[in-house]
Amino acid sequence: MKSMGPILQDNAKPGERDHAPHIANCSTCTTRHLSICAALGHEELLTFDHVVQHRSFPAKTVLFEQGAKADFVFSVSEGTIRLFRLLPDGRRQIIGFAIKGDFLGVAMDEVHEYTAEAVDYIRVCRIPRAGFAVMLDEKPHLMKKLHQLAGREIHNSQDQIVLLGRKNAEERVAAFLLSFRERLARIATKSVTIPLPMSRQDIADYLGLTIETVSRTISKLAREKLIVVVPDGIRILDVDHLMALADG
Amino acid sequence: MKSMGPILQDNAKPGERDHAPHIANCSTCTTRHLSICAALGHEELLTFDHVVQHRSFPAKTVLFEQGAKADFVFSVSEGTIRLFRLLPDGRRQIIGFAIKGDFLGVAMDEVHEYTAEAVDYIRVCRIPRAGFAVMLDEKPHLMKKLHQLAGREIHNSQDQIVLLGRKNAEERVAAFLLSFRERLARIATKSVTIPLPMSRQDIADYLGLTIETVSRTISKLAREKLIVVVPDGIRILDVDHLMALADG
DNA sequence: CGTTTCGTTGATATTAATCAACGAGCGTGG
DNA sequence: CCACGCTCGTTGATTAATATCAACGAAACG
Repeated sequence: MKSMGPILQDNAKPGERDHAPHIANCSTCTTRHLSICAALGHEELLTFDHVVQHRSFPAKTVLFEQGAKADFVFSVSEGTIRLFRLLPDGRRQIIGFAIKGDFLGVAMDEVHEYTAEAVDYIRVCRIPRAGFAVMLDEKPHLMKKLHQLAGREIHNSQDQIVLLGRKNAEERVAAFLLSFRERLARIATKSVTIPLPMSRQDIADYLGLTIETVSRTISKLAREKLIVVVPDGIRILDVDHLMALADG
Repeated sequence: MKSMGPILQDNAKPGERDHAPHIANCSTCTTRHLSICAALGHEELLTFDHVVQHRSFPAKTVLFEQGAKADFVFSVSEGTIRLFRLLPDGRRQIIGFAIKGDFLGVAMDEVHEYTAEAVDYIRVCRIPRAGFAVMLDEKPHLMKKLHQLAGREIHNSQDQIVLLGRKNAEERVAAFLLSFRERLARIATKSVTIPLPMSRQDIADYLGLTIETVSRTISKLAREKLIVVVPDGIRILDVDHLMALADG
């Protein structure tokens, strides 16, 4: 397993803010309505401003590591983050990819259950967990929203369990493309061209396959005219056929 | 795929209560402190009594089916329930096993995301979802408890994702035995003898394997003196070795 | 411009699935 | 009460899917 990139220092101030000078506050945040902040009223948003820390990081930055004390929760404003766990011998399983609007820390764990690492350039809102916990106690609608997110996370996990437990390589890749497309549709206009910021190795570690199998499967789907490989992404040619494949 | 056993009729009154005449109310329920009810105070428990319906069912009873409207949530008092999803061609993936103290409906979905089927004789508390939702809105500590359960469910799912994505047959079986043992320890005294009410096929469908591979792997672990197969269960001989295996 | 990383493809190995047979236990009905 | 038929679990033989090992070209990078 290769090195994991720079660990984020809590006191690593230099340059941090420089990356995102255009975000002044939550009220003007374009990700607001997609994120957990959608549960906040105008006034609450103002108080939230004092708690939230806008940060941005280059690719490969480790936001937090599995096993570390969870001092912050995060809301993703931009970019892609891979969430993974490592086995002692280096085998990696990617639990999920977090994109714009996603919330990291739904479970409000004391300790991080997985490592989070920037796939590309990312912007996040970092929120002290303790303060957030207080807000949750005070604002039932925020708690409700968080629980709603937890429910969605449970669904996604169960989908992934079915995929990993019972689907073959072709079905897994098809399902991945469609589900990632679906998630992108929430934050942009739905398109048949799916940008894939993560590497083939990331996709493999997400789908429980090897990089070679992912590559071969994508080639096969392309040979069968279901998709076309484009720079940094994949275009879907036959959505219906791909869906039928993905569902098993 | 074989038939799925009798579907639970909502109006199936005859005999239902007869199975569990000894449960009069929530206050005397021996499962209370293990379940979501642990979040309820004495008075709340009394009101809960009017909402909760104690029911018991024989093995193979379908509690609810994937895709059906979720009119109830459930708390398990006794027995084992398998939770699974089916692919169109009959492939089955068991999402989890629910045992005494477990809550079905953490996500509070409108529609059931999986089918729940009694493995053996079960007793459950059936709670109308609408009424429960009202209670959640009124009692923040209940909401908090529910969210805590959701967090645990997310963890378990992620463990299972790592298992299915990156572990081999031997590691999967070892991990299953240990995790099931751990869960049983919550409701009984911890023992090296693990009762396994579910079939080999159930274990296979939970671990993303075939029944033959599960059987062979268990035989292998027994040959290596890590476990002994006993009637309706398995006894662990070498916990440490098994743990090392399970963790990868 | 060399060097590294990434993705692809081919050849081979390995794991687990599939196909098949069999014995034990269990319930049912003669 | 025993015999029959099921279901279940186990084991063996073979196949199929994916992993592993290896080579290569293209793009990215210093």
